[in-house]
Amino acid sequence: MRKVDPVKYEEKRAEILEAAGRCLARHGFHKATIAQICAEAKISPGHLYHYFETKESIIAAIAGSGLEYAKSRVAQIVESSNPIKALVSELERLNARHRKTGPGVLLDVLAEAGRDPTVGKILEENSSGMRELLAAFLRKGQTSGRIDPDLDTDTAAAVLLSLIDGSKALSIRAPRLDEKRRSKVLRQMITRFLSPPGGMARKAAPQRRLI
Amino acid sequence: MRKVDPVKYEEKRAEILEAAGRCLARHGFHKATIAQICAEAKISPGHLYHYFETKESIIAAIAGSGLEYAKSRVAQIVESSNPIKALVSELERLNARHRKTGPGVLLDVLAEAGRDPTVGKILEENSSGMRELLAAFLRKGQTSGRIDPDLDTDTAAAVLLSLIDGSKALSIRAPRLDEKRRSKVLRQMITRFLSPPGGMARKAAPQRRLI
Amino acid sequence: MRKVDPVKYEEKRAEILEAAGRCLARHGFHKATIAQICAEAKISPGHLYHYFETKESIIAAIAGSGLEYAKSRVAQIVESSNPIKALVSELERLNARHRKTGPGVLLDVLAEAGRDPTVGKILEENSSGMRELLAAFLRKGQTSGRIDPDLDTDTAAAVLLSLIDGSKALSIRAPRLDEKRRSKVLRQMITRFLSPPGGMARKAAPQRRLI
Amino acid sequence: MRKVDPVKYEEKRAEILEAAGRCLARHGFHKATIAQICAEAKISPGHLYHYFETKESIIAAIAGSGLEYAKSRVAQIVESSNPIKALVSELERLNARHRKTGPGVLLDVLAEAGRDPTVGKILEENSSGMRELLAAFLRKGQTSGRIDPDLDTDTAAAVLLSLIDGSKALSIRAPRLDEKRRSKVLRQMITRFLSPPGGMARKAAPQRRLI
DNA sequence: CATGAATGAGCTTTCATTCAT
DNA sequence: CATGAATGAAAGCTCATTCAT
Repeated sequence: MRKVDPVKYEEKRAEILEAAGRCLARHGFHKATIAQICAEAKISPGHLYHYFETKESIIAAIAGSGLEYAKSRVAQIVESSNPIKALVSELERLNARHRKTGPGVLLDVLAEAGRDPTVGKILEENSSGMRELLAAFLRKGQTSGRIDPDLDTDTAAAVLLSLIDGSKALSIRAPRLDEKRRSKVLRQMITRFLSPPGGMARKAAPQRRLI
Repeated sequence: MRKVDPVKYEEKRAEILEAAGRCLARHGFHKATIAQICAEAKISPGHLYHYFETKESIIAAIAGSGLEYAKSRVAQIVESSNPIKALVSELERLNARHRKTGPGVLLDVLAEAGRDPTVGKILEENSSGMRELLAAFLRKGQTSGRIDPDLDTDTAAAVLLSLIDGSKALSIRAPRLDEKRRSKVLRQMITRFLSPPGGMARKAAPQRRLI
Repeated sequence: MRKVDPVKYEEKRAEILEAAGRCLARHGFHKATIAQICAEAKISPGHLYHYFETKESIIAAIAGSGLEYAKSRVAQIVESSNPIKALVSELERLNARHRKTGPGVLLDVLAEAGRDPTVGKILEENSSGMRELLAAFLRKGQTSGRIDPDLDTDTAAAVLLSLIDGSKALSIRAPRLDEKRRSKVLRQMITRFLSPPGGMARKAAPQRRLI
Repeated sequence: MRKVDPVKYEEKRAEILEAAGRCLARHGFHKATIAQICAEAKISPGHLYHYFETKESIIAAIAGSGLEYAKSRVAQIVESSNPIKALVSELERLNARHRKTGPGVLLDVLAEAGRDPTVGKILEENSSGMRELLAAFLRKGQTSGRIDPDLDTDTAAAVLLSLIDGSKALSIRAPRLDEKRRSKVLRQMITRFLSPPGGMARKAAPQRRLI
């Protein structure tokens, strides 16, 4: 009986998780079957249960990794030179991927989180992390004067976050919406939302105010 | 020779649909069972299939009626004296209900629509109806000068719609978010989004700035 | 509450039975449903049970009436001027109908009779009636010298009967068998079987042999 | 890395098929249930579906294997030293088994084949194989002078085949028919059918003719 | 490590039958 | 007479999970 190599173990687990992610995204959390996941991961069901205790734990793991990835994207966005622009183009990218490879799991995670406390907790923790990221960005923006100093940053972060979910929903609600117009309006909304009153965000007559 | 009474039939169908709605909301579309629906509706499984051909058709019907209801709410909102305020308090009400009776089916409908073309079509048609409602409101607002005349009303309507979905998501992501602050920020965002540049929308000391 | 008119009652029952016969023939005894029979007979299930106690009783009734019809055909055949020819053309007609309207219920009755004692009894009684008919014909033929006097008429009648079933089976086993050749061989077999030794039955050069 | 052992798989499949055959024979194709088959085969329903996709495929497999067995019997018969005698005693044996273990599935296969095209095809192919076997035997007999050279061998083979089905039917129609008399008459019929005109087949006064 | 045979509870759906009207 | 709403047992089938190898 060999000892488990923890590195290899984690690698295999990640590999299975990826396959599971494709299945869960394709069929939905509760219509995807263990057999499908096994086929996609090219392993046997017995082997699968070496890495995951139950189907629920796979769902939880997918939820976790998916959200973690989203958080890392948000982290990148807020650290970019033009976060608003970066956010909008991230949403564009999301929408493009939706068209190509299907809707992904975010909506399923949200729906699941409303019922399964395990997933709910994962979502909440992840969301609070994301909100913290966004709030920090907003606070920094307030300091530098580019963001309305009167804005309730913590809450605004939450609302910004919900915008991402809403955007995901929108690509399902209106798959044929014109991408450019959507991006433009989105940018307008976010800009106006965050800009200081009479601030630079407004395209027309902004600069004067800064003087 | 009694013939089918279509009124009674529809009444019973609606009754079952309501029970099914509760079940589907409680357990999710694919974890809710026919047996649970029957128990909730207090009918036998055999009888259920007098009114619905398959479980999928029940899901589709729930999706349809749920979305129809949402549309009627939006219709009411845009016809109210202060639509923005009405929208925000509708979102508050939604959030309150979420806390009391669970998350409802909207997120499930969105997730399902991404995979089941039947539900997808229902959602798309409903959404375009809602967008039309909102777009008409925005156009009217532009005429009366209360809404930014440069706004792309059709797209803005879509984005506004996605805000509702995002709001639903937010009550799952951050269930303990302070309701008042949330409403306030939401109102800010929508107001700033829609107001004409330099417009009256800014609550705190706006006009002075323009001088 | 009107009294039942026994004539009308029997008429309706016969009408339903006919519809049931079409259904049972189309789908098989145990795949045909009461609902299908009701649709075919254009009555409600409640009403159907006014005329038949159970589905089994419908099957039994169909078996009975089908066999009764077959017996009447055999009666006609043995009374005809040339029974062998009549039998062969009856088998031709059976085969033609099989091609047009499907296999009918005979094989189902046989299969059912092997298991359901009720149907078994119906079949046995009917069969013994048919055998009696055929045996009487054979005996008469023996008296007139046209049938081998050494033949065991009772048993030969049974074998003749089984030929009809076999013929039905053959139209399923080999649906594209040449009809003329089949009839010819069948006629040969029956003729040779029944003819007195060295008898007139042989078509080609028979009499000469006797010299 | 153990791979599927195809031998074991086929063995198990055959074992299940045998159990299924007993069930289907006992209850009929459409009254036998999966649960009964599982009980008879001592496996779980889930496991059954490792080996068969649907109940229909089990029926088709039973039809196929049953017919294949029948064909092998016919092959043996035509290769025996006295095929007519062998055929008659095979029919005797069939009848004896019918009395002991029930009617078997032949009639069900015939009835099913008239409706289910899958089974229909299986039956047709098997039947044409059997007819070929019988036709070859008849042709050989014609060469050796023991069978009427004027006989249409292909068609006669078909009719001979239908005799087997008819015989099966007869054991249901007249279960108490005297076995010896039946065999005797059957032998008479077949012999007279096949013998050359004025041939040796006739028990009484045949030899003279040969001179 | 890895397999896939095996389980069995539970799923959706069907259908013969009953009953209030 | 006639309806069809209503029942509920049972059907075929699925699938998460276990276990001997």
